[in-house]
Amino acid sequence: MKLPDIEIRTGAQDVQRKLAADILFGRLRPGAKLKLAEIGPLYAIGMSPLREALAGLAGQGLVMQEGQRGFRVADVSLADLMDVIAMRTRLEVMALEASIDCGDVEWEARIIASFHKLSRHKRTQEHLIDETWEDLHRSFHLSLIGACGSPRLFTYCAGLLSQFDRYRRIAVLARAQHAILTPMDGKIVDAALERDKVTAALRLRDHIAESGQGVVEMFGERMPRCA
Amino acid sequence: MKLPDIEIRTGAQDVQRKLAADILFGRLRPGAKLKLAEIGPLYAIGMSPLREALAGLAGQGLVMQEGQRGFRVADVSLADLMDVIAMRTRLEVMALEASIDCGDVEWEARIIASFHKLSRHKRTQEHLIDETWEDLHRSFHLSLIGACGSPRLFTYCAGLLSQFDRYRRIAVLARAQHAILTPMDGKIVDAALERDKVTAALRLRDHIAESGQGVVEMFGERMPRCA
DNA sequence: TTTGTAGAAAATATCGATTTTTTGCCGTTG
DNA sequence: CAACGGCAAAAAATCGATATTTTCTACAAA
Repeated sequence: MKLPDIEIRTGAQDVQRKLAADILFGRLRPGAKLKLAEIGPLYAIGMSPLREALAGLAGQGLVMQEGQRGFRVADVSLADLMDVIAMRTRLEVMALEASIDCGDVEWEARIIASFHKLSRHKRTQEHLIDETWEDLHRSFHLSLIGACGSPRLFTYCAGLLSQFDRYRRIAVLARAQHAILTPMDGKIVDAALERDKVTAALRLRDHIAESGQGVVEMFGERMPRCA
Repeated sequence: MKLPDIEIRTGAQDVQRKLAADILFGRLRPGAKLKLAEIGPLYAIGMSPLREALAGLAGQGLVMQEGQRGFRVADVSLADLMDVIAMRTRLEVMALEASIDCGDVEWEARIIASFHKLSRHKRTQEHLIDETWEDLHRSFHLSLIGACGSPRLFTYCAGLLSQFDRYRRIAVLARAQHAILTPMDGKIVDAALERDKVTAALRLRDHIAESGQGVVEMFGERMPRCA
């Protein structure tokens, strides 16, 4: 009898996840130097697995590695943010259209389920960032494109969403003020479930443009400065 | 006075490049186990930097890491190949169109230059894979999309091209027979330089479809088996 | 024959220490 | 005063050894 088969990870992989989360949630400042001797003890791990984790993140573009000068958190810039928004629009719309073409009832069910959970969640105003909401919101967006048929397209979209959300969180933390959310998600759901490709694409495009504009403005006003 | 500023790399980064090349050129069999104790001495490097290199490649998707079971060369499959071709078509055409919109004279010059070098190169029939031609061919394709305006789109295209070329080389090595090349590149250049977006897109699409079809057929016939 | 298990062997993952390189500082020089 | 070295401190990168986990094999039991 085989045991539950819980995914076994290595220490380096654990740390890699934690570091990725810390970067994506703005807990590590963009451009910050990642001194091995400092953060090693912080994450309770030795040099070798720590470097391994950082190399992995470098491969994903979340950290930069410079010659013999160690690692830094990936930089942010207005130009890069606009690139993220532009590519996210192109690819996420493409993936939504493909999903509307190919999606089955499972796809529909997952959209409805994740949208329901997102709708029912009460955002706490206590912290600037509500991690549960972040998860639900991400899951919802990914559910929309979950039937696009291309693993790569899905992965690209997931990565772009991560990066966009990183910018949003950084902007929110920098201004110490909640983002204005445009809850037009429901309209996208309706169009998607009705298989109205044109309308759904239009609404998703608008949604990304609108939220993108909000982050661009917040980001432009004040350059990020977070712990 | 500053010195030439030759990019300084770390040992792990060097090995990472070599490993990437060995994977992309089919010198490492897809799915092959990468035993640390074996390949460490092979690349003349210790455990820690070797693991670091492998973790970086895992981040890029060139190797897979399984729990506590080490690293393997990324697998290949017909489904994955088709995904590569589909996404390559979508994104490379998109990038070409954007380049035609935004490209300046520098862009034109680089296309002409790289196409010239590619045209003049005599393929050696000695080895199945002519590494110089591979480089020139890649440079040419990248030059076409070099003015697309989006660093990410360019990076995605470059990665997809790498993966497609990997499949082509693996198929060629498996059949021990040169690929049939469709030299329609010149027609794409003409259309691009004339800023004829529709024609250029059409021709690029055809070119990718045609070469893709060739690799699919070769790949389908015989599953890869290379050193 | 299949199943299960214990132990040995092999391979992976991690730690601690050493080596190498960069960085910061300070006096010197043109 | 700026530029240039050279020293010392700090940080990065690597090595070698150890600890941990998996894999393999043999053998016993159902």
